[in-house]
Amino acid sequence: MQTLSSGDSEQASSLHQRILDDIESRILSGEWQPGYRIPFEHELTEQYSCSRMTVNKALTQLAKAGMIERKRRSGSFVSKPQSQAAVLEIHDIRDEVEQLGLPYRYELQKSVSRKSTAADGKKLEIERNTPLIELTCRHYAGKRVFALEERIINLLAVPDAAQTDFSKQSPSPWLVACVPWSNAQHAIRAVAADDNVAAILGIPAGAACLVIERQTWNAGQPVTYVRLTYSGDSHALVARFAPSQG
Amino acid sequence: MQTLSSGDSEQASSLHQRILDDIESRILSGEWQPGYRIPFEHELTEQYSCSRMTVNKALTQLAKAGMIERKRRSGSFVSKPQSQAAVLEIHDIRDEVEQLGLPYRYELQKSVSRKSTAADGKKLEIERNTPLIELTCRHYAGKRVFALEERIINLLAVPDAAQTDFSKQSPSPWLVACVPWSNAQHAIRAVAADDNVAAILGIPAGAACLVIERQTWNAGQPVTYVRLTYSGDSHALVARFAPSQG
DNA sequence: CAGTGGTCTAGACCACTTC
DNA sequence: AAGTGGTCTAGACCACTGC
Repeated sequence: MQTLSSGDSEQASSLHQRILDDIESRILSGEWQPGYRIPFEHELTEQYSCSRMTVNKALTQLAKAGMIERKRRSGSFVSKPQSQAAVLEIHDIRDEVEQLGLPYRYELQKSVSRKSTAADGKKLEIERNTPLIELTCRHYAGKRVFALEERIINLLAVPDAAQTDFSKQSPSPWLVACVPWSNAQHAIRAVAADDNVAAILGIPAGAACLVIERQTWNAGQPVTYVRLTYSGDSHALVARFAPSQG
Repeated sequence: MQTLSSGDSEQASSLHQRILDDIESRILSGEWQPGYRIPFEHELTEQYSCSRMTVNKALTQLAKAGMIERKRRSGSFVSKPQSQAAVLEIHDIRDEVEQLGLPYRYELQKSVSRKSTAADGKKLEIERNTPLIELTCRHYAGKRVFALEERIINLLAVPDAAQTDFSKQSPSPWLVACVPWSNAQHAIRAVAADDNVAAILGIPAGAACLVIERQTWNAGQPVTYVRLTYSGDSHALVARFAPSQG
């Protein structure tokens, strides 16, 4: 019979959660090193005086979090330290600016409906001559341009976009609200501002900018590509992570 | 009685997984809009001809993924599109270089044991005069410097680091292997290379660099701070995400 | 072939919340 | 007060796999 760490910092209400926390703390503390074979389910059943389902629930979650590996007939083993994966929260630009305590303003710079070219195909996986909308917008924080947004939207995936007026509302929230998405990919780079970008952002040409490119798909169909350019000194992406968070 | 989408692209082996996929696809397709009250557990039990536990497992996972919200006495409801959160995989630099097909080389530039100053306190939440090690290393891809690593390690948290020779092995893998960590935070920025960094990376002064700063804690105690500087044209962080991935 | 984890059941009690 | 989700049980069958 094993004593549960009920005196832990935060009390876990459910039994399977306490079991999970207990095993997790043994792993994180180093008491159970990578490769260690943790007790079998039926042993934990006795130790915690509960049914196998309850133990299984805890172990299944630990396995999903990558802390343990489970093998039939062999048992469950503590994983090697996992490849570090950080959760990046991507906020709405409006919120970002307002959290800085600055007045937010949005401005549509350019809006063109056209057929896709080969260059578009590199941004979004669409065939040539696909109808699309190309948008260029600016997000202001006070009087400064906080971010430059360049976007193309696949009209085959989002026909409604053709009838939508993006001069008042920014395309990002509209897309998030109206279009389901199943998959996305980010690329984050540091690039030097070219003359055009420099003029828009009000920084010297060649200055460092943070560029975020995002492609979004829905059910295998490309939806939109966006390139956000931030002045390097005005923006940082922040990511927090912990080794196992359900 | 409801027909399961068994003809889906990828066959889900378990029943609760098929139920999960089925409900998820209804949400992603827009058939069940945000706010829609999904059938009660006992209704789904009938629809899928299974026990409540099985339905519950699927719904619990969907709730954990943020796709639905569950309320006692009211039911389960489709969530509003969640704030976009991307999973950033942080790879070992060695792997990164080798995946580019380039020979990897590591070089320790500087290693100093000293007491912390106020400047260190801004990087890592430690008090003044805490013993620490300061390291400066270079990671080469072929003949070019791929990344510059500047690190401090809290010797109160990692006393072993004082006796470790970092001239042969890079501190990151050593730390990952030897020190459990419970929490970390990244900040990703674009900065201009100063003269020193420019000389090391072999780029013009002022050129755009991608900087990743990471602080790591274990059980509330600060462990290490590292600042990685990549030449802007050589590196991009890539993150993929989907709205619900267990 | 024996024992592991993977999955599922039918039923139970409870806390909470809205009615 | 009634019905929801949250949790747990005791037992079952199965597939896989290392002995």
